[in-house]
Amino acid sequence: MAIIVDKAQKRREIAASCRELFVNNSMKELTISAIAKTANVGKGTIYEYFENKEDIVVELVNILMEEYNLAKDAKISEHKSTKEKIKIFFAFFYSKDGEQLREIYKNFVAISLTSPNQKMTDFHTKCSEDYYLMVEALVADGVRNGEIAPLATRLTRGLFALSEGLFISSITTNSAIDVEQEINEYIDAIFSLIEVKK
Amino acid sequence: MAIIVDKAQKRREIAASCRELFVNNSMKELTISAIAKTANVGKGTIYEYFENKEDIVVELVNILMEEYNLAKDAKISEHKSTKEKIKIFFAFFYSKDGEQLREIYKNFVAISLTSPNQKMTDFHTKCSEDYYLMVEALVADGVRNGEIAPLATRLTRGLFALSEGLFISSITTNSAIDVEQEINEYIDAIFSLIEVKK
Amino acid sequence: MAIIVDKAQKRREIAASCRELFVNNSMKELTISAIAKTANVGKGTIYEYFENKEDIVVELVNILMEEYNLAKDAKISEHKSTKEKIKIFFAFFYSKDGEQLREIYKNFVAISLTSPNQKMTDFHTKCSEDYYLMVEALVADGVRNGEIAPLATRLTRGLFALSEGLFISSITTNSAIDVEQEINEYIDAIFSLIEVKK
Amino acid sequence: MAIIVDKAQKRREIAASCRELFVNNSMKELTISAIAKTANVGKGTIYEYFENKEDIVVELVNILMEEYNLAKDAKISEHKSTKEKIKIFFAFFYSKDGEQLREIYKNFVAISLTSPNQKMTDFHTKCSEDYYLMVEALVADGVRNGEIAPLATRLTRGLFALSEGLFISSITTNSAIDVEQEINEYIDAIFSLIEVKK
DNA sequence: TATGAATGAGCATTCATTCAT
DNA sequence: CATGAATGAATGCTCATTCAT
Repeated sequence: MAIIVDKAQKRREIAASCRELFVNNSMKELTISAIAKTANVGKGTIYEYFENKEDIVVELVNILMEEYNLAKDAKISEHKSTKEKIKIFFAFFYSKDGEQLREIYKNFVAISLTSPNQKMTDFHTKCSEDYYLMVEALVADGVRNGEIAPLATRLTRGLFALSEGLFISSITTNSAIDVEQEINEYIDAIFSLIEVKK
Repeated sequence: MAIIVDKAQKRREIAASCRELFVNNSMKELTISAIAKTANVGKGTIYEYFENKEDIVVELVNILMEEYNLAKDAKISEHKSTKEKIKIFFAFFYSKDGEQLREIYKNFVAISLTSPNQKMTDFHTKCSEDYYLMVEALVADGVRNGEIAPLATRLTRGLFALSEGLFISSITTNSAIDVEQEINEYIDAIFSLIEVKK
Repeated sequence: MAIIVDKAQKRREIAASCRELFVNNSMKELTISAIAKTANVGKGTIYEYFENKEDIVVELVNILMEEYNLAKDAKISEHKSTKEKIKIFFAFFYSKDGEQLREIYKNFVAISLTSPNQKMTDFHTKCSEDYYLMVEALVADGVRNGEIAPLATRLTRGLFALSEGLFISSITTNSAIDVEQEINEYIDAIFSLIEVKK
Repeated sequence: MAIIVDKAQKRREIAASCRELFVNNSMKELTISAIAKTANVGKGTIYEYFENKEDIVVELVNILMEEYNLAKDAKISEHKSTKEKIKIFFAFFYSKDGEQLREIYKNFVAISLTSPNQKMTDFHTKCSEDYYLMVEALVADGVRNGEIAPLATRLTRGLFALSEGLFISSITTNSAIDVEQEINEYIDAIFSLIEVKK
């Protein structure tokens, strides 16, 4: 009998081995040949585990996001106040720990805009929703703890979109905005409005 | 001098004649051949007036943005309250009048992410800044009129980024968000905080 | 010995299980993977029983031809006159019963023209000869019975080639010839010349 | 102003320059690179004049057929009797003069069977019809001249199909049939039946 | 005997760009 | 100024076949 490999596992391995490659290069600089070489497999093998070049990014985003979330959650749990937690939630993306994910995410958005396909869009939607739920939970906690006014829940979606907008801005323009600081200031401003004064 | 004016004029004409083409197709689907044919000029002529395909988008964004701003400003001036003005400022993009600009902007961001070049980034930066100044002026007016609290100025940048974020979200995910409504709700929420109660 | 029988048997089984697949698809559309899946064996197993993709067609033509000949002979034996028998001999190919064989034969000829190899050519020759002998026998019977003039034997080869020609024509051109009718008419014409008037 | 080339003329030239190449190689042995090199043009240029590899064969069949018909008609006009003319009509294909056309026609049929597309089928139909009309005219002449019986017209189509059938047979089997002789014998046999005895 | 994971040669086609006229 | 004929680099992807288990 032939060997039966864990498809999902190998898929993950191949993607992981190309991590640096994808983080440092734009999609169109990367050839399948280079990818296969980096992953130490044949070109054909790539297509046994991925539908196409774009599909590798999906796996890679998964991997990086998982790592990122672990690091982010760890950092968040170091803090007590909702305000701090929210600040970290958004600003962590711009820290050293968010670097690789940020680069990949850039490719990710580019693909979504250039060759929108169902699978990609669905995956993107899923990521967004998961992410949104996390902010929502943070805000809800803050309200429950009496730290912030109930009205804040109505600002959650905006906070979330804002984060994406700042990211896009930061990579498409050369305005020297310090995104991290920008976020902090914005949250301070918002909190000065929604914070329950004790 | 006359020749230079003609150059600019012809550049504008060529871009304008391809408006539908660019609005309805992704950059990837458009060939120089098709563009030249639509513009009724030779392929070589395109290169007399544009550096490359991307450059045509720059001209086109200019044209569409000019039109868009005229329409938007007209609409804004129909309203009195700062809140309404701001609402229109952001929501107008999702109206019928913003449709073409929206489509082009998508290509625009895609190019910025895929093949970032100085000219493009500079142009993008310029657009963003102009746009930001407009919101800022609206907010400043509101503060001056005593409609909104001074603190609001600290929320301007966020409002602005939020708009871009919602746009990117709306085109990369399939969540059925009604961006226009989302914006209105967010502004209502913010205003309930910053509005000066009379 | 037993093993050899098994080999032949399994070869037959694999080919037979792919009957629909080969009948409904052109050689070019069929992958070994798809074939193996349909046959419910591993890809490697295919190569245990067949030299290559083309070889499967050989087995399949064998199977279909066997069936076809049984049906054809049954039909022929329903008739008495040589003329009728010959008509059926050629026209039966275009009946419902000849459908699958016709489709496969198309692939068969295509392979013979595209990648002529000895085995294929030999097999094709064998098929043709067997077939030719059948017409010859029919004609000889007719002569012996005094139904047709001895000269008719000189037309046998032509009748035979004609049939192949009509088939090729019918599949490579879009002339709406009704091959069956064409054959019948031709045989009628020939018979009006060679038939022994009683 | 740029040069305007005669597209049809250049198309013809490119195809003509690859004549040997296509005659001596099967479609799948030929790469576009090799074709372009032989034609002394760039690979891209091929696609300015041809839709695809198969399309070159169409042009080539046209060229070879034109030449062939000229030679054939010349040969036919050397003879007086209808019988001789018809013999030449069919047998000439197997003479030295028909050699190249025969080789190309093999590719042609192969393409028609392997990747049937409208353009190819239409072209094939057109060729067949033209050819059929020629035989028909020969037969009609013979009848008009009182050389052959009117009934012969009912054998025309058969004669025609027979020719194609013999060709296919001759290239797909290794039976040592001398097609030329076969045709001559068949026509002799037929004529002994339809010839008007004087 | 059976398998299916791994492979990599091989190729048509596209299209931005150039430049002779 | 304008053009469009010519170009060829560049690349994703397929799939028959092999062979370790």
